[in-house]
Amino acid sequence: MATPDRPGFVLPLLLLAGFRALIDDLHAELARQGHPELRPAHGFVLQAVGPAGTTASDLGQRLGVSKQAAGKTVDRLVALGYLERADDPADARRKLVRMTAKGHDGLRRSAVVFDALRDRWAATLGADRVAAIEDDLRRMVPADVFRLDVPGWFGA
Amino acid sequence: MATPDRPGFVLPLLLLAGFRALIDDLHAELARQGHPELRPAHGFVLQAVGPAGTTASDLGQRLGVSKQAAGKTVDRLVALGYLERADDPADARRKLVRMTAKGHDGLRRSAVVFDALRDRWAATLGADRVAAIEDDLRRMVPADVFRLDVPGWFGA
DNA sequence: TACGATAGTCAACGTGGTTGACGAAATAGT
DNA sequence: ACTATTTCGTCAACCACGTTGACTATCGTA
Repeated sequence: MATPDRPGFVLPLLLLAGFRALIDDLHAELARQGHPELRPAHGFVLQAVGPAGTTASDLGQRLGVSKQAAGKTVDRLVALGYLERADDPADARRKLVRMTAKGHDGLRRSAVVFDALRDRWAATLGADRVAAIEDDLRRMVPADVFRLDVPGWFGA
Repeated sequence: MATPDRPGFVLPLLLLAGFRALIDDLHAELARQGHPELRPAHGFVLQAVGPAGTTASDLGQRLGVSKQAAGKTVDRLVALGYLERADDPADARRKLVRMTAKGHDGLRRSAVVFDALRDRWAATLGADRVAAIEDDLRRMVPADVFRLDVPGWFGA
């Protein structure tokens, strides 16, 4: 039961603050490791591109945004050197999007830093509490976890 | 310890997904209750304005954005009828920003819906788990990310 | 009174979204 | 085999939300 000392609005605020704390720490560390231009949304995009590569339309579908939005994001990541485009020999309409070596490096480092951050939470809260948070959240969130179609929540 | 079956990147993803689930439910319900134009960021702004009203510069400081950004957001909320501007009789430079009746209504309904959503989480997970999540998150987020000591949080 | 700090606004721009339209290429139907 | 439809990428216009820099009007003070 939500009570005056536990009002309902603090839960979403804390979830957002927790997310932002992790993301801010990640990008501070990534900047230190040679990826200062990588922004919060980029990690999601690189993750969605994957090692096999994909196309802009497919990427948009995976991220839950329009193909145009996905295309523009790919443009930015190409300009930053994290992605590259190539023609599909089997279909002249399609342009394959795949990660560059820099893209792979950024993604690999992100995974390492995320693991380290989770370990830090486990060291403070206890491994069981962190796992419990994950399990609880998994029960409460709908299946499409990877959608990020609310602009503005990924911060500066 | 982050392990292959518990990779570090799922924790931020789940925190974001949990936040989004709550916010999406909130706004679906607010739309049903006569506030379809209210967007996620607006709630934070209304809360920061508070029952007493404030100014654009102060609002920007509370929200951690520039006074120009705060001013533009106020413009939108004025256009939607949630806020109004008035001259400060004591200082001709300042323009007071305060909530309209519609603004108060939206804020009051938000508080009610947030409480109901938290109750739903408590019904599924157990009140103790929800409280534990809140307590754990409060330990992990830096104070400057989570500044709730703003006057007027759902006060009216 | 003259000066520095403050409040608000305008302009330009960046990022991340949206729709709508359109040409080129692949695919399906008769 | 030839249309008809669908799909892929892109262009253009626009919106939400943020940034800096510059500028005016006003206030407080040395």
